[in-house]
Amino acid sequence: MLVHNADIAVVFQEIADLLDIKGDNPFRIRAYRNAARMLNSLAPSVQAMVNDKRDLSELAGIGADLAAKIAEIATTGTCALSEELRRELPPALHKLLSVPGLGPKRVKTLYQQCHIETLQQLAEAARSGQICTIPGFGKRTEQRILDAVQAQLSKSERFRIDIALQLGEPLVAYLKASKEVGRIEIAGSFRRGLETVGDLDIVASSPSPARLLRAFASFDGVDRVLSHGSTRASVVLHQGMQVDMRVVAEVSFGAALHYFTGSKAHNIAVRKIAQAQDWKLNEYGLFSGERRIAGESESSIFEAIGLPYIEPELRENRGEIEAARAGRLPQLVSQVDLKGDLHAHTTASDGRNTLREMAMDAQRRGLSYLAITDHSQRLRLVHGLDSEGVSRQIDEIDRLNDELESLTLLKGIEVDINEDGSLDLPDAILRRLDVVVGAVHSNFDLSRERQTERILRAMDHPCLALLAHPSGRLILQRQPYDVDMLRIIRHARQRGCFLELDAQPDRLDLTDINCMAAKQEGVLISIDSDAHSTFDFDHLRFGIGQARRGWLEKKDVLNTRPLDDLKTLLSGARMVP
DNA sequence: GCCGTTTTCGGCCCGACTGTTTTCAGTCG
Repeated sequence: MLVHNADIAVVFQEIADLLDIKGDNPFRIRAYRNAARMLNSLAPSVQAMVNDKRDLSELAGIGADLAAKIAEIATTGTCALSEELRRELPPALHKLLSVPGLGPKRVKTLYQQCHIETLQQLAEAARSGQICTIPGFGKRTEQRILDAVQAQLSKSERFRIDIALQLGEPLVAYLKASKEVGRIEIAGSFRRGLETVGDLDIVASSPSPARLLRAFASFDGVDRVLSHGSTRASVVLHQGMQVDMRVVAEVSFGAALHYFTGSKAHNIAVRKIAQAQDWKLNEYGLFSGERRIAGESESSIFEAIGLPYIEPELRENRGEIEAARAGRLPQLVSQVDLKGDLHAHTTASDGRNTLREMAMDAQRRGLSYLAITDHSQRLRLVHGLDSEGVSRQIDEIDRLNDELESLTLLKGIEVDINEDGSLDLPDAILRRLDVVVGAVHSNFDLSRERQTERILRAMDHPCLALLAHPSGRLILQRQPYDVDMLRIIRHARQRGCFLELDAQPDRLDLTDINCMAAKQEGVLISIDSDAHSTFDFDHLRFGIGQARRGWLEKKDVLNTRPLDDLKTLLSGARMVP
């Protein structure tokens, strides 16, 4: 039985929830939650580690006990403690924790006093007015529960990073225009560059916090105000996204920005360092007793605790503190490092702009090369190109290249990988191209073994240079197809070809974890827009964010290379003369 | 349940807001 790291994380998370409701030792609960988080951001399969008899207690936050439980779950799919807790408490009970305003104490009370075990029962009890008769619960809590349960479907909703940007930017612009604000920034998971965000956290400094918060609460896009105090307020926008705003004095801005950027795990780790010096770190600054040592900027805090500045995208407590201590922080890739783009479409297939329009726009943006990679014939729906179509486009590109000044167009194709791993165009035409990008667009539900073999075989094609959007997922819409990504990464290494990080905000494929794994294996990543219009070149920023979360440096990214170096690398990937 | 350059035992991050309370527990980030 195949057990993924995420499956084990789910078991640990459920154990933590149920122990929490039971009122168990909070530090024991934290150990399970930390372990779940660690497993979710670990690329190598722990099941494989178990099979190889590796010592799991090498993993951060895993001791003898949790190592044994991981081995147990990896072998049987469950563990004795989980089963025991499920007998003791209704297994669905922990789902009540997802209702805002309900924590472990209240869930326990609801279960013990009213035998409420499910969201349906909770809704019933709230509707019948039973909840507000319980001590500690009032009319308003009851109403809040009712609203939350009814909105349950949309409640846990997360928003793609591009949507968050669309909603957040106008709000920040509005607040800046209010003249009540000094410094202001969107913090939280948005600033760390996550693929999706649950809410937006805005941090601002202001000489008049009350007026700024009033301006915030009366923003046109606000649907309702959840809370409104003297230093913070929370609202929900019409689109359903929650926005929290925190206002501090100028001297505390850096501390607040760091605090609200998170992640929580990173903050705890940093705070422990402060604590070891007998200092205190909170959102107002770094303090020795009453004396403020730092806080006006993030770098002042890092410097005071003896660390170099850590970029927001690294702040997940995935080794950045240790790397900072050792002076081994990566110099993260940034958008100015990108010299070109190896994946773009035109009106020849499903793009919305012509070849010329795409070329001119890429040139205007300062790229020095752009690979044109329309779809291949199999995708009839989007007018995929056959040999003849590709041939015509090759001639067109030759003519256009004569005209272009600072940009070189590369001849390419996004060729479909057939179910058997063969490519969707004859070798004769593929050999004429500068860059062949292979992609899976069909048969998503093959078994893990067959899907992996299919892709490995495609990578063995002598012309294939780049594997596009390797997991095939669509964020919040479609799960990745089941593949052994580590095998694919290692195969790319052996074969000398490259993997793509597709920068479309609904793909961001590879994930940060797999970027890390690719880097570790020495496989170069190409950060591509997969542009279907000239506007889509903007998406590169999201790809850069994802790459930075994956600790990628300029040297780890294929398309940071100047054109000549790129051509050398691409011809190296090609196994035929 | 984990962890250790004060520790193998005794620690484990910190503050704001809400609601139901009359001084604070629970929740959230």
